[in-house]
Amino acid sequence: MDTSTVDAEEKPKAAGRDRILNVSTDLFLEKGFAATSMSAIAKASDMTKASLYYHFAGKEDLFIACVTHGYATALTALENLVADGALSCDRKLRAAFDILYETTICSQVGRMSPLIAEVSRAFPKVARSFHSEYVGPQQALLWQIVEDGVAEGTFMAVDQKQFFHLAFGPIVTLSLSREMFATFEDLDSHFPVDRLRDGHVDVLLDILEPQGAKGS
Amino acid sequence: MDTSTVDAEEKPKAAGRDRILNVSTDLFLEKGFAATSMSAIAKASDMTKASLYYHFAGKEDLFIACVTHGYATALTALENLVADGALSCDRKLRAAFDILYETTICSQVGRMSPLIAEVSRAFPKVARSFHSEYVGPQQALLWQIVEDGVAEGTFMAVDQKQFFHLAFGPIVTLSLSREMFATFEDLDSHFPVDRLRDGHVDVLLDILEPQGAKGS
DNA sequence: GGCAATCTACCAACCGTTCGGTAGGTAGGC
DNA sequence: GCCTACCTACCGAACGGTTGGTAGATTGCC
Repeated sequence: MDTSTVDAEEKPKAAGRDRILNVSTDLFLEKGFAATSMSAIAKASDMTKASLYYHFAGKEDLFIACVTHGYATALTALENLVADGALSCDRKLRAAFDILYETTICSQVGRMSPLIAEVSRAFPKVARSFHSEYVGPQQALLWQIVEDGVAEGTFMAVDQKQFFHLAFGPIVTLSLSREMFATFEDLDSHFPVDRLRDGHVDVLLDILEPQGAKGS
Repeated sequence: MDTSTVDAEEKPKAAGRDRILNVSTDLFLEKGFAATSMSAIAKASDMTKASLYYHFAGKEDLFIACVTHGYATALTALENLVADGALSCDRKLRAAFDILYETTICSQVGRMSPLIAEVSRAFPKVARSFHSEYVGPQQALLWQIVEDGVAEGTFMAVDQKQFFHLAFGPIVTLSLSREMFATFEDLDSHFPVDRLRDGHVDVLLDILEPQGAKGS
């Protein structure tokens, strides 16, 4: 009985529009916006160029749909974590960075920063939506954890912009570096994600720790 | 007579090849590699497209020249600082970050990370040269300051990769963010460079400080 | 004269986009 | 049951424009 509720979720082959979205997002991420042609997207989607224009008004429209698509799913993990009342604040912060590293380095949306930088001057609305619908909410969720910690005395109050600078900066740069040097054969030894993340969180927790006992 | 020694340094209009390099670097930075056409570069350089092909073998060759051009000048400031024996280690580190922020956010070379990410899969050699001739030396110079401090007891020994992660991450991301959200009218209030930099260095110095006295 | 630097004029290939058309499904009147 | 009308999803072919790149003539300095 209960198994019947699952089957509708994952389809073996996505219908037209979604297939285009997934395929073109991959191509955009791999080649950039300008270097990805509508012909290439059509070919990779097993469709004709003309069919793309049935689903999307144009290349720009398709790109915006790619960026927008996945905002929600990329944010839900963090939302669930923040809503979790059973975790202590420092554990919650550590878990938040597990999610942030994972999302920013692995997910399609997270890896899109360089892409958005590429097109931001041509279509500023892409950058605006990326900021208001993804970056902003992500920052707000992280900040919620910090503020909860401050309220219960676990954390010390810190400057918000400076904290974001130190919290998100290394993650985004790590993601960018891994894209940039993706052709290096020893990528994981060059950029050992887990070790960098753990050291990073240690420092942030140290910053947030109220003055007093600091030992080994 | 004596005035003749000065005129060779700064020309009001750079000669052909250099003019192309400067102009095309600006265009690449503004529009990206693929979206910048040879025709546009020619027009902006007050030349014909054919003349570009006299100086450079092709678009890719020109781009590589753009990336390579300026490595040296972007690094000299940091080199001079490290060689300076009169400064204390913590002052030197602070000065190094003044230079790093300035270079990464303002100079042509420093702002090129997103560009290189865009083309890295198509021409991996660009990424390799960027890493070996710019990123690597920059890291080595910063690390020299840290090691000197450790040798004289001012700094505590830290993990190198983790330190680079925290040192360069926020700077690169800040540069990327300012490119990405360049159309925001309140850019400097969104990203107050000086304040973010000072807070950043404070934290790094705190990490490097030997265990013991930590007060306001 | 010779050579470096720049020009004019042009090409084939590809770009994003549009057009006209079609296969298949379905809703509704009669 | 059947016809008309409309729908979504797709296709082949073509459009005007731009691309990176080339051949060959021309300029101006040593």
